[in-house]
Amino acid sequence: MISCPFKPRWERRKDARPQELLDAALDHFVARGFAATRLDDVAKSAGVSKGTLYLYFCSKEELFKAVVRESIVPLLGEAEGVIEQYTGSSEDLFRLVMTTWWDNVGASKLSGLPKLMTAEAGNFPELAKFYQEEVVDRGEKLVSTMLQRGIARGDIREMDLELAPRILVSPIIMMMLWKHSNGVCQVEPEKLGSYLDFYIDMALRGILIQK
Amino acid sequence: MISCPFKPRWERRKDARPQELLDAALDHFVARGFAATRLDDVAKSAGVSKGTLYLYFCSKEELFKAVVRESIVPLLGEAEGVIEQYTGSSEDLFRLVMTTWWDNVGASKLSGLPKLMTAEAGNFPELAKFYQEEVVDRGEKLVSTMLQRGIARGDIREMDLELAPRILVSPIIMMMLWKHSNGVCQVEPEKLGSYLDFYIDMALRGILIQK
DNA sequence: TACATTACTGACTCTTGAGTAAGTTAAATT
DNA sequence: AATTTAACTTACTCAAGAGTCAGTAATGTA
Repeated sequence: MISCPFKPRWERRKDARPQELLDAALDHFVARGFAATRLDDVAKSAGVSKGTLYLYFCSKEELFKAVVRESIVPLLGEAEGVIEQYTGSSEDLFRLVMTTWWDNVGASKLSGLPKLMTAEAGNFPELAKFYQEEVVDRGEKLVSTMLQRGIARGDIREMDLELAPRILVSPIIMMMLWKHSNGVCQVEPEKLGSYLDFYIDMALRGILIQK
Repeated sequence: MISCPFKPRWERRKDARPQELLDAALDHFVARGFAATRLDDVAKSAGVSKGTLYLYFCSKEELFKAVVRESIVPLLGEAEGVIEQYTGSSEDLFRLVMTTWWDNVGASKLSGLPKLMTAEAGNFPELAKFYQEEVVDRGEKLVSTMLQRGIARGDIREMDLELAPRILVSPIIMMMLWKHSNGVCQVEPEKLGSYLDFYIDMALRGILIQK
């Protein structure tokens, strides 16, 4: 390998660094967890040295918090809008929401966040609280609203609206966890589609009023 | 504190040590994860020194494997026996298996294992493989056998026996994860019972042939 | 082109914890 | 009681990785 004589050994890119570091950090945290993630590696992935990382984030913990905050906040708003405006049957809405969720979150690297939070909630109570309020509560409310709507229009049976969202959402969350569990419970990529279909079918049997 | 002059500084208890170390190790692994657990602490909890621990377990990984082998694997064996000998309806069997599982695993400190594995699988492929083979595969086979039996006797509908166990088991696993997630998605202890009932009811709607 | 500024590097220290082995002592054996 | 055995401890080595800082080089300014 011959290095280009006009290419500087590094560039000054103060503005771009933080986001690049956050992206790299998400990858590593998701893959290996908080403790096992090496800041040397994160820095390397972002194309800088560890010293540079410390110019932008004052500790490993602060970096971790920043990762969660930045990647989660943009997440939930859309789905809320869809549910509010939908006019079709509950079955179709449920299919739409779950499929969209899987495509946008489950299939992206954001699917690593539940694993990250599950693993580290114990060590970061403050972060756990943040995640609970900004993601979990909002997500449950979303599902619960969808069910409420179905009950009102008569195609979903009456049920406990606190418990139902958790049960319904569990298989999807588990699918995300498995995806990042290095072989444990791995669903082969070509089977993911039928897993999702099977889940939706089973869930609908649980909530729809049968004709 | 005045130490009793006739009490030896330590005792030789070759037979009791391994189990005491396993108990202590389970506590620490579940509370703090594999990587963060210090063998010094485990040994201390068991009332011995770290050197003693290494007399009985040749590495941290082997200690962990032993914990898993001694704690859940026997429970799986029991459940397999119950299913084999059962003669009643699939609904009753399903209720029995899930309730027993919850009482013996979900409500005990063993409920910490799924979280542990989720968190550490990425860093310890050996451990992940071990857990997959000894626990996950066997657990899925167990549920699948139960479904197979129902299909054969005509009270459970035909379905994909690879996918179904995962979907069915997800809400229970998630409940265990939440229990150890320091407030995230916590189910209040007094609601755990109704959560389980609700889950069983919903699952049965998904698998039973409706009359 | 000379100089000033600062983003960035890389080699350093310091702590932590897994694993080891020489030494110590409880208890079995004679 | 004397001796042997092996269960147990203590103090160590070694590796890994978080965090630091003096120095280097890219870029802006005159």
